[in-house]
Amino acid sequence: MGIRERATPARLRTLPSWLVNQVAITANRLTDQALASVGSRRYHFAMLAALDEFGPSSQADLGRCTSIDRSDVVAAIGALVEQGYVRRGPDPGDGRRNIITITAAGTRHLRELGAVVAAAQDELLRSWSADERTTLLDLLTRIVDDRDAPGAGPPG
Amino acid sequence: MGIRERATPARLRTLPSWLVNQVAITANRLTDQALASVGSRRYHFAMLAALDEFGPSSQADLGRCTSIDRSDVVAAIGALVEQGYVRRGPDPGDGRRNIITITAAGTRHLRELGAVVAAAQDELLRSWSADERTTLLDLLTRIVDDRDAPGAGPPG
DNA sequence: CAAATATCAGCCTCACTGAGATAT
DNA sequence: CATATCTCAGTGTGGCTGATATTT
Repeated sequence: MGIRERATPARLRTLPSWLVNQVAITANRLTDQALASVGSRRYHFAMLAALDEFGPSSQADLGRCTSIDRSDVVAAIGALVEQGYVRRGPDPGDGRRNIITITAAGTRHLRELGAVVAAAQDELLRSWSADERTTLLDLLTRIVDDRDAPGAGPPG
Repeated sequence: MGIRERATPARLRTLPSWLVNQVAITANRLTDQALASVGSRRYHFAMLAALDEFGPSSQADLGRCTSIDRSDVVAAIGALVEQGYVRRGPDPGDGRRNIITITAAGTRHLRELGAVVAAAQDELLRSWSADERTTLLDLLTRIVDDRDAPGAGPPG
């Protein structure tokens, strides 16, 4: 009946893990749509961003710095190679490694991705002040940094 | 080489959607493990929490208030019925609806789930003060509330 | 030998879509 | 008729596991 819309149960509404997951769902939907509109994906954006910032890298390093699984790095780099956004070559100094290098087309593409992703952030945080955004980023960053900080393991 | 560990690219590190997603991954992992240790899942917890707070409900209402898809509600309720944590019966006043009711066993189970989920939150936010947790909850709640607020649609 | 890399094949769950049957 | 509910079948992808071959 016309009881408006039923609210979220308090047990969920006040649960950090539930809240952050709901926000992540919304944020991912926005960024996925934005990236899809220019034919890309989150993993691809992460790879290109890392290569642009750090220069040529092994796939293992790319996976570590983006928290993307080795197996998913293989697939993402494979797609980016096919699209001409990165090159994959052997590491002359270490036969186990591939060296991945971003191409000029890749750099251009990254700029495009950066723009649409930024627009998605603005949609997520519309009506937020710069200060508020900074506060949010700081808090989230702290959790992320805590993740692999000393004392992270279960205290036996 | 011993260059410690490579940092996260700045383009990701400062991106709200990336940060919130990383936090959600960690949070979900913690709560999923906690719930799995007592034979449950996030969707099941959400259903039981809603039924406990709001009383007998239709599946459609359960889906709406927990943001769980109608199709996933069917599966979750089906599992909970089999486990004896809820009952499913017809709505005498509306032949389209099922009325889902939590059982005594379900209420007991929910208490157990609440405890392990709370422990997972503490692990996620270990070393956070009550004030800091409140600030985080407030900010996240604001985004969640904004989601289906007036003006949410694309400003054509 | 142990450890690291790249690759492949596959799994599971979550979030979601589409369609159908039934009832209002 | 349009709308709402429940159900089923199926999709896609993200995150992850395990195994293998190769190299250090």
